[in-house]
Amino acid sequence: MAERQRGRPRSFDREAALETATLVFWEHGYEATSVADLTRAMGIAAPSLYAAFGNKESLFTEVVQRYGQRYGAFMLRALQEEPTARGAVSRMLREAAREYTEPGRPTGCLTLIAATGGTTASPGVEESLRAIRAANVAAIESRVRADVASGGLPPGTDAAALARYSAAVVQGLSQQARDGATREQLEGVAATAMRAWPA
Amino acid sequence: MAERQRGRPRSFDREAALETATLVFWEHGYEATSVADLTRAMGIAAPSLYAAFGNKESLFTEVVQRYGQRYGAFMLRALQEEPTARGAVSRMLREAAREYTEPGRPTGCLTLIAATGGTTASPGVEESLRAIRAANVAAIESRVRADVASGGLPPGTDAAALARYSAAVVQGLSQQARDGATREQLEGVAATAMRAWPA
DNA sequence: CCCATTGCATAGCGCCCGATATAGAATTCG
DNA sequence: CGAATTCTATATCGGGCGCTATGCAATGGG
Repeated sequence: MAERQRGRPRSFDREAALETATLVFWEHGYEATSVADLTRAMGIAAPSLYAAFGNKESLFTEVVQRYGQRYGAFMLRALQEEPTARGAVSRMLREAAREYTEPGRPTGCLTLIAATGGTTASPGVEESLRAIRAANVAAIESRVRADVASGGLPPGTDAAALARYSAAVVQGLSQQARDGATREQLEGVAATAMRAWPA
Repeated sequence: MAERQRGRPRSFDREAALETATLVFWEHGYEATSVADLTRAMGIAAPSLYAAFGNKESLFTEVVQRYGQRYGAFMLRALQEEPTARGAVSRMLREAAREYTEPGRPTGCLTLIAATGGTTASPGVEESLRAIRAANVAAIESRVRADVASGGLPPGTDAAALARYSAAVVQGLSQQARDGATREQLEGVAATAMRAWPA
């Protein structure tokens, strides 16, 4: 891993380039972002990009993975750290309102923005994003189910519906942010959404 | 309008071709749909498409307008026909769950599917879709505001937040449908969402 | 100091994109 | 009928796409 490399050293910061690529994909989506857009923003030529990241799709895959750790982690963190499912989802929605309108970066959520239709262009891209979204729904449902089992939520609670509802609200927050909603407006949506939660 | 035309008559049904184009755009989005995809599905050659519809963007504009009258009208209809704002939004969400999973056509909502990022490719396309979404939010808010004024909803009700919340849920329903949720699952989301509504 | 190794820069590959020029086919008018 | 008009079919156009072949620059090993 830390082996000294023999040839000419890379003249750009791979991590910084990855961050730049993240912002471009986040802003314009996968299809609408061309390799020329990427190389221009990253300040490198095409062969450097291909040498460092493989191709456009594998670069995007790496971007998405990194995005999940950097920008999307607030959701799982809220689900893990809060003592109750209700508190976890409430925090998740509140933080989504903040994250999706954070100044200095694109609005909304990359995993919701970046793909449009279905099976048209890149089969793997849309499928991997869908898998991430499905995992998020499952994580919420698991958290809700745990609280139902422990008595923190009423026994008749439909965990699947509550989880899917919560995920839908997050996705709606992203779309609203994309359409120009302010942080305060999204916080209002998040607060409203929590009124649907069982007592 | 009904004037006899002089030359060779068109050999395809313009309305049917428009419907076919709607389904293709609905399935794959604007960017990911190529003119070749359209001509193949519509069963006509490229010059016929350009003669009948102008270009790809103007065809899409016509598709979106027609979609709003055919497939998206249920929202405004619910807002106009139901006696209370709560009933209107409840019906809107219930019908969205049904519409977005209707067999035999693409899932979700065209105006939410068809555009990805922002200002990249076609400036007018994304902007016109955003305008439609904004109009929908405004229509909901107007309906809520009317009920607050008439006493059908509590005086302190935040009409803007409630409207934006409702729109966000609709958008979440579309995304969930796109991700493969069943009609029953979406109806569960819609029912859950209505619990946030004021008594 | 020479060479192997690796990255960078220029230039360009084949391909598909949206859009069209041209010529022929089908209709109405006189 | 011929002439004018309108649509269709074939065959492209220029351009941007993702990607790469080639040659030069910069480093480490001997």
